[in-house]
Amino acid sequence: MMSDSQRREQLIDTAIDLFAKHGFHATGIDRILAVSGVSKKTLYRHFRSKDELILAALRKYDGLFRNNFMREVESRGTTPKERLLAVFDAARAWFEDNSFYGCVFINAVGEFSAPDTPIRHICKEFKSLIRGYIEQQCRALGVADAGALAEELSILLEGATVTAQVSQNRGRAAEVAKTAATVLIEKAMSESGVA
Amino acid sequence: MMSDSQRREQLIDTAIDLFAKHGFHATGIDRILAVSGVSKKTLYRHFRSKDELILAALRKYDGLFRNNFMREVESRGTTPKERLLAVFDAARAWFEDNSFYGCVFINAVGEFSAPDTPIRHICKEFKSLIRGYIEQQCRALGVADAGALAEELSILLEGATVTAQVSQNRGRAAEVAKTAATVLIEKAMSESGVA
DNA sequence: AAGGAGGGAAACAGATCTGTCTCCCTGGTG
DNA sequence: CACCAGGGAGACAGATCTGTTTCCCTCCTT
Repeated sequence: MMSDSQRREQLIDTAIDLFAKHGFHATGIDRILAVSGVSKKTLYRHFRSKDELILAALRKYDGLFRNNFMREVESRGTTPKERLLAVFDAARAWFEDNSFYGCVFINAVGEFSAPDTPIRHICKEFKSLIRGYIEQQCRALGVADAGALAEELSILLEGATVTAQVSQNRGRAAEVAKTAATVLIEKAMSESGVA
Repeated sequence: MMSDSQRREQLIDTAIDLFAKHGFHATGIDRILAVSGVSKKTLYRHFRSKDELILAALRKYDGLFRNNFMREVESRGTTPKERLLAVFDAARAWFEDNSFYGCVFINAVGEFSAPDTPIRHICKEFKSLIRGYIEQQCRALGVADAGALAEELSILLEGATVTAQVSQNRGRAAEVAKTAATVLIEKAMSESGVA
């Protein structure tokens, strides 16, 4: 038997999957219900509206993705420099997964253009937290302006994500971004007198 | 009085504007008609379906944008290196325009996930043509691997575009990407023995 | 075993979407 | 001036969307 909270999670998991695959407006409530096997009544007991389900799905995905991404990065490298480069190896693994349909937050911003809405806020925060994680590694690296390097590497990561999604040559996008990242990291290190 | 072809252009212009602003699925035919002042009958005389209007709009925008972008770049710099950096100045001007709602092709890919469709093909081609233009400047620069540098710079441009859209700190995204581009360009030049 | 709470299936309401068709008016032509 | 082609306005059909409500079955408790 399924408990109420299990049904809730099932809804959210199904929703984020379909939203990522087909988009937000194109994914109807009925489809989420059919795939998740949850009834409409239960959905509207847990969420006031489709928008609230979208919010809950983005929030859960935010936590899961960042957690998993950081674990992937840290399992692939131990020193700060290794980890900064491992960001792009982890990205590559993400891009090459069958369930990759681009960054769901970027896609969300494309569909919900009104600024200062909760959805936009979550997307912005997600990007900000990823950048914060990269900045943390940059600080550990000991470069003079960790914030600036982190911004550059974040932009490379975003660019690789979009390029992987659009061009369909996914491994290549990650590879190129990693090469560029190497140059930027080493430049910052040599300028800061870091080994 | 409006001629038939003028009405067609009016439709396409209105459509791409609304699609960019609100997304594709969220923009109804009726809204495009109300804003453009064209009748439904005329729309369906020119286009078999909404999808065909989307295609026509993306195609026209593709041509207009690239043409305008190249003109902007070339008016801001004369040497190849200046022009490669001017790419990010032109991008900044684009980001800071009021009608900037992210790259409409990136947004389109987010809403139309099925691969090998005409819409996806146009998006892919747009990105490929932009990269081709950058590669052309890289070749003029005389670096050894113009293709590789162009790929790196394209990814920076994509990343800046997405970051400008999501973070809302638009000038900054272009600035950071330009800084990173400078490093990558100079590294490629010094490695190739170019002045 | 009886009763009651709760969730699934699905009908339903009302809005909105795409695409077609009809009616009417206007503007150009003989 | 008479006529007619063509486009605008919008009714209409049929599908689909969100969100509510009803009905019934199942399972848990006493």
